[in-house]
Amino acid sequence: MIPQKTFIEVIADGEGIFQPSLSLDCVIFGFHENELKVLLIKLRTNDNWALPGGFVFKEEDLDDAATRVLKERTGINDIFLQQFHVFGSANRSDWNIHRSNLKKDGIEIGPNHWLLKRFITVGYYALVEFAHVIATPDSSSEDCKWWDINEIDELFMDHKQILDKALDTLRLQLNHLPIGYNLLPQKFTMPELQKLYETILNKTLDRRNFQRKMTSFGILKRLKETRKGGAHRAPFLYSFDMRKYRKALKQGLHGGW
Amino acid sequence: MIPQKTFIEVIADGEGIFQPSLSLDCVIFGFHENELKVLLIKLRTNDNWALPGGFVFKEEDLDDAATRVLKERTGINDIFLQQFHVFGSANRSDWNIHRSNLKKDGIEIGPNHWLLKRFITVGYYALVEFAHVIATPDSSSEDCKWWDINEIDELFMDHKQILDKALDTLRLQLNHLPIGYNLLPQKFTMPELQKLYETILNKTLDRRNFQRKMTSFGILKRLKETRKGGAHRAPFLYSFDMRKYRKALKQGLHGGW
DNA sequence: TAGCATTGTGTCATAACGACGCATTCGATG
DNA sequence: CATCGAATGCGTCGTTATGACACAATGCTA
Repeated sequence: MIPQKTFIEVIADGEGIFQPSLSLDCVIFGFHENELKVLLIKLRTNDNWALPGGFVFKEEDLDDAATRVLKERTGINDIFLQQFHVFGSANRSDWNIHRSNLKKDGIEIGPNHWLLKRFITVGYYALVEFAHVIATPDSSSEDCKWWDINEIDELFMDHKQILDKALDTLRLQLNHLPIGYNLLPQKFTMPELQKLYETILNKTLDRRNFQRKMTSFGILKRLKETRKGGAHRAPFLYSFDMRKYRKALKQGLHGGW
Repeated sequence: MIPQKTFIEVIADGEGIFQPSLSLDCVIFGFHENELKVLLIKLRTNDNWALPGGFVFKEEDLDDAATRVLKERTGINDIFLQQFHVFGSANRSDWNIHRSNLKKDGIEIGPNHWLLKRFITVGYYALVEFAHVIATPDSSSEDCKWWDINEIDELFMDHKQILDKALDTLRLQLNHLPIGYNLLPQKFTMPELQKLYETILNKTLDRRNFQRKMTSFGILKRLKETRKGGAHRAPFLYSFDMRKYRKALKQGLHGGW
């Protein structure tokens, strides 16, 4: 865990090192036990959980900043990360709550402090392999863990709206991107892939039609192994055919569920 | 034309009235004589043409700022306007060119001037009815006019990239949104609508299949009038059925061309 | 070893799609 | 005013994609 001193330093020096009034928030999706999960952090200064976010260094590309935040929270380097929306309401940031909470924490900031200014935030969403993530709180938070997408009611500030927008975007992109690759382990079964789609789309799909369509994309390789131990007939394992997968990424999948 | 004094004032006072280091740029699409057009402005301080843009007032919603810029440039109030991407490279803004050009214009700014700082810009695209637009230059520009989408090679800073990204987005959205409504006059013919789609997609479509698909959406009303004077058989006029149109907007059109 | 739940594979009717034919209608032409 | 060219309205046909469902195969369990 990063020592709290860093947190105080950031609070003090932020104005000099970050792009002013600009933040980014990451909606990090994972898939585990047939449930879609989101990685959230628990701020020390607020009761609600929040999306992991950060600020942009003065000389840093926006996308690089998002990659950095993700790396810091998950330990993962090379992941699917995509900007999806900017949230720019004039009244979206209410850091005054923060201010009083910071005070409890022993940190005092003036009324003109950079953190209290109005912030625009850029939303990114990421798709990561659940098992590879090492959830790591940042210097401002006391916890960092996965939440089931359906168990999230209220979040810090407008983060719930940001999450919802990310989900909408994900659903739209599902028809254009072969999304499974980033969320599933290297080897997976067709039922697992289907569950992923069903969870994201929030509807049930016909098992046989799903398989037909999925294989028709030609981006899957059926392995010779099966997943034993499932108390029933052992399903085949699949993996993505990276060559065809990348090709499909460019052209779009043209799906309709 | 707004007097240049305002321009000088904005340059001088910008830091106090705008969100820092944040701008927005609008890609305003129109359709005229079977060509897709974009509204561009000619900056006084630069040789290249640019996208109309602006800054965000400290108390102003980001979307409101975009609406305001659009209103100022086109005179149109109620239009289709959508945020599509944030451009946040650290080196994207090179206002130093600006600085020397401003100098020629008799305006001197110091090295720490707010305009010279790094800017993040939010891209919006708008669909407007060509004939309704009254192209109006802003205080920093000497001209404002429509350009054919295919005649644009180089633009100010990274504006060409922004334009290209807007076009990509428009093509993607074409399958989800009944886009014609915003770009065509209230009454239009099927060949006109088809030309619009062909122009945006940059490919030819089969006349009969286009008609079949378009009508199958059920968002068009065929009027009893025809467009005479076209040197050939007079095509029927159509208009959008707003009730069904709005319904379709929510559900998506599920098209594939 | 029988039973059960789940997976693998196939069928069938219907809808959507792409390519194309033909008759109709407008202005232009003489 | 009859004829022609060009564009439009409307329809056909074969192929493919889709949605709903049947049946056999497999692996654990009792």
